[in-house]
Amino acid sequence: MYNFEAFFDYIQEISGKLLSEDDKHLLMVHFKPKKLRKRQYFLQEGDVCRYIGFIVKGSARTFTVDEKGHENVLKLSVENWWLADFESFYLLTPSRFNIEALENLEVLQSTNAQIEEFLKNIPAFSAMQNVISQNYTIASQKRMQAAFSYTAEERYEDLIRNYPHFLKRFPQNMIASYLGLSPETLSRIRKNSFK
Amino acid sequence: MYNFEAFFDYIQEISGKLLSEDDKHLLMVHFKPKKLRKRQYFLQEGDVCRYIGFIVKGSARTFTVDEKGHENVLKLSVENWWLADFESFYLLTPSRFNIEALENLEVLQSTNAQIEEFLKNIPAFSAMQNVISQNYTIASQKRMQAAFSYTAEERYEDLIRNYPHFLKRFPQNMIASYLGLSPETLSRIRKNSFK
DNA sequence: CGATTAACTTGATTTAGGTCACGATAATGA
DNA sequence: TCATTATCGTGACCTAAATCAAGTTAATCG
Repeated sequence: MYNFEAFFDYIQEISGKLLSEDDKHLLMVHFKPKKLRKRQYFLQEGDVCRYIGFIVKGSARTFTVDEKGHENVLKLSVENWWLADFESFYLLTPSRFNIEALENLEVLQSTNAQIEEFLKNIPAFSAMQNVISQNYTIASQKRMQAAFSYTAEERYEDLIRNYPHFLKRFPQNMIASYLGLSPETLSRIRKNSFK
Repeated sequence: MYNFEAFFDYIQEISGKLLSEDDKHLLMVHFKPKKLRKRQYFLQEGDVCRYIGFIVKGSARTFTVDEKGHENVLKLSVENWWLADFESFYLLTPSRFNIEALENLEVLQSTNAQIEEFLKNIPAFSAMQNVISQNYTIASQKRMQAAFSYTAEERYEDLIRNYPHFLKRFPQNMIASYLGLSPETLSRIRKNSFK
């Protein structure tokens, strides 16, 4: 029997509401634990993203590959984050993204149809969704602004401020790509910032 | 008496649910019509965004100003879109953004506290919010990807594909800024793409 | 453990797009 | 209506960051 406590705590904390025993039961039945080893894929480009995953342990990156084979990291995800290409997940269209485990990964996953049920039947779950989409909206507003109006160096400083733990946890070339930089440029920025 | 029909139609259509007479009454009481003339501000940097506005007529831009006085357009909004800095609106923190009317603007506006009420009491309204946040999440994902992995030219082509009416409606320098480009660069791209 | 592969650094060179300057149109307003 | 102020186009030049290349350090695995 998988331990759902951390998941329940997360939902209750972020939503500000309690889960009933029935709620918990429903979640336990329909969220399936899934393990991926480092470098395995949660989602591959061209596939429909049928599952949304809640990260219990580990980390992942969401990235695209352009015509020249150049990889582009759009998102780095760690514990207590949700994993999905939302466009593909909501609209059931083939995804343009890849999602790959950067460390051994444990997720709790469920389908679009099930999520609809949770939203209908579990008040804490739909309250959670509202909070998350608020947060997501705010975060993407910020990231957009960073992308367009900050220099490479400012974006790096911004990352240090907002996600200092990323620096320890992810290889530098992933961070570079996440910031929209070449690995060489990030290396040089770090060198200079030691002054 | 202000004509709310277009607003009601919008809510019903996007949510897939009907509004009762009571619902409509509640909305009419708490959404206040507001008119802004071209160049007037809906929100100024440093202020808390106390109102969210639904655009009935006209258009607006959301932008920041950096230390060098350089303006940066993050969003262009037209009829049937919502106007707010969501971070400031939800968290009641001072905004880093400006929202300015690009054409004479008519909005229906309401406060955070009222929106909470609508979400609680009007099923169509909360269904609408879910759809909008899905759409918004998808749009942000796309815009993020465009910002990071497309060239200037690709971003422009993308805009032509997705929002062709923007080109007729907004001055070219606004479009340039929205795409993260200098006006000169956009002018040159347009020149080249005539081949 | 040593061998292979991945991650990082540093230098030289290139390039996309920005900045500056100025003239041409077009829009706006007294 | 003319004057003023935005907007747009084009050329010359500059710069931040990418690319290419090659060596170094660190991680991974049989």
